[in-house]
Amino acid sequence: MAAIRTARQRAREELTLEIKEEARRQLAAEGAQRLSLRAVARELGMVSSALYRYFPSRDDLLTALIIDAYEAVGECAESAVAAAPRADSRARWRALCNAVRDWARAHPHEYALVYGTPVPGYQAPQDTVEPAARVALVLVAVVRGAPPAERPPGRIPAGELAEQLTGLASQIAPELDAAAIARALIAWTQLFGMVSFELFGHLVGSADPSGPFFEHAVEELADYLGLPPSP
Amino acid sequence: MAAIRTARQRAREELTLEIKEEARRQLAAEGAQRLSLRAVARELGMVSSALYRYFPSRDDLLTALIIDAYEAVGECAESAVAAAPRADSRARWRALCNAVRDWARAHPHEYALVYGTPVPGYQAPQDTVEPAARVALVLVAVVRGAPPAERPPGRIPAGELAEQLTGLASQIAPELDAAAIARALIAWTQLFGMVSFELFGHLVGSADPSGPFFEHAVEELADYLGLPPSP
DNA sequence: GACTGTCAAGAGCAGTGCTCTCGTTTGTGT
DNA sequence: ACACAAACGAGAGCACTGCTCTTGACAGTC
Repeated sequence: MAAIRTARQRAREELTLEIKEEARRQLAAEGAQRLSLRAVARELGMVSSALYRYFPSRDDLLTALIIDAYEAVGECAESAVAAAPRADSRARWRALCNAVRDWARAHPHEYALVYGTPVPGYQAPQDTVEPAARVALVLVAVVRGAPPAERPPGRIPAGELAEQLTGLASQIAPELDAAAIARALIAWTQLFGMVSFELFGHLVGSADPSGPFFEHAVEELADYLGLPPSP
Repeated sequence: MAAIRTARQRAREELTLEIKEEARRQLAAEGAQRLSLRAVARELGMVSSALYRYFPSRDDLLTALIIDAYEAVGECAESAVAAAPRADSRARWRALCNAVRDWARAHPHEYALVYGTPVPGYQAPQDTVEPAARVALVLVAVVRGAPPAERPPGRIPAGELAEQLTGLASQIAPELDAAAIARALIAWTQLFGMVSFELFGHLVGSADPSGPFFEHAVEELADYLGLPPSP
């Protein structure tokens, strides 16, 4: 029965999309803080109460936008990596980092919505964890695609951390050891740490403009990840 | 005339402090989003319009809280580093990292206010840049206090980045070269990237709990900074 | 053709940031 | 000692918010 869509269902789906579209427009223009249900309704020629047929609350609308943003940055990263030469892990890593940074700079409010202060209550709904993992999985894929370094850099995780990371590896990348996973996590947090600092203005006055510093750090991280130099 | 304080001035200063205190209480309890001028006034037995004699707008109150938060985490980092053995750079670095992380975990909403999505307009007022630099200066102090590594790790910044960083070095740490400044910047963004990811829930399901991963990363960063092993 | 569930609309509630006005208090210069 | 000006708290009020409830109209189904 999922195949046939009555006129009602079609109208509902279209309106849901339109609401998200207009909300995203306001989000991009003014930020999540100033996103107003009433303004969205007004712009769509509706009345505010009508929106509640489609999103039970403002937070649910924001959650929908969060999911879309995760998907957008994830897809952006995926296609950027896919466009890079398959054999050149370092180029793939560069492509990933630049994709994330460029997307963030192009959609600062959406980035802030996702990687900034969590806005609803204090914990993310379950629906967001899968799309949220997308970029991280791209990063893991890049690491997996690299030839194993003869002498892996860095320390070997031990104790509780080693257990955590081997457990994590068994889920997402069985052939990687705990040390590789740890390096990937460090690269991941470093990447988003830099992008967040740049977008949120913490690099003003130090690494400003941030492009050269970002490039340098990306290369350092590639070294740290054991990615071979580009041919 | 600055020495004598009339009763009026004293009352004003005290009330300003009380307002900030109550606002910080609400901030800690509910987050910046839900901080309400009216609620603060209500709790203080005032009327909302009276608050505007002390803070011209809600954003100005938040800015005051932001400055206080920067000072708090900065002082926390300073005293932690000061308490570590002077000759052990690695221990000082560990102390700094743990101080930042512990403070963030103890004051999540204040941390989010400062290192999360910027809330007012889009740019930080000028008054916040000096207190904001405090933690970074502690980090630089730790790096300066370390004996120079015989073979400094990492790449040498070149081009525009080298210019930026030597300029920056001449302002805050003349004896450091561009490579050392670059490493410090990377460590800085990495530190706050990890803390932000932990606090904002991005490590749930990967490095969770985050303590062991954080410790490991701190040690890796110490290696990267060229800090000698603890005696 | 009657019935049921969905829909947009409108009124309304409690709350917000902020402005303006109104007496009152407080400090200061004459 | 008096008068003037600045600062103050209180209150009313504006425009706005998220959200709820009710009402009447329409579409899809039996």
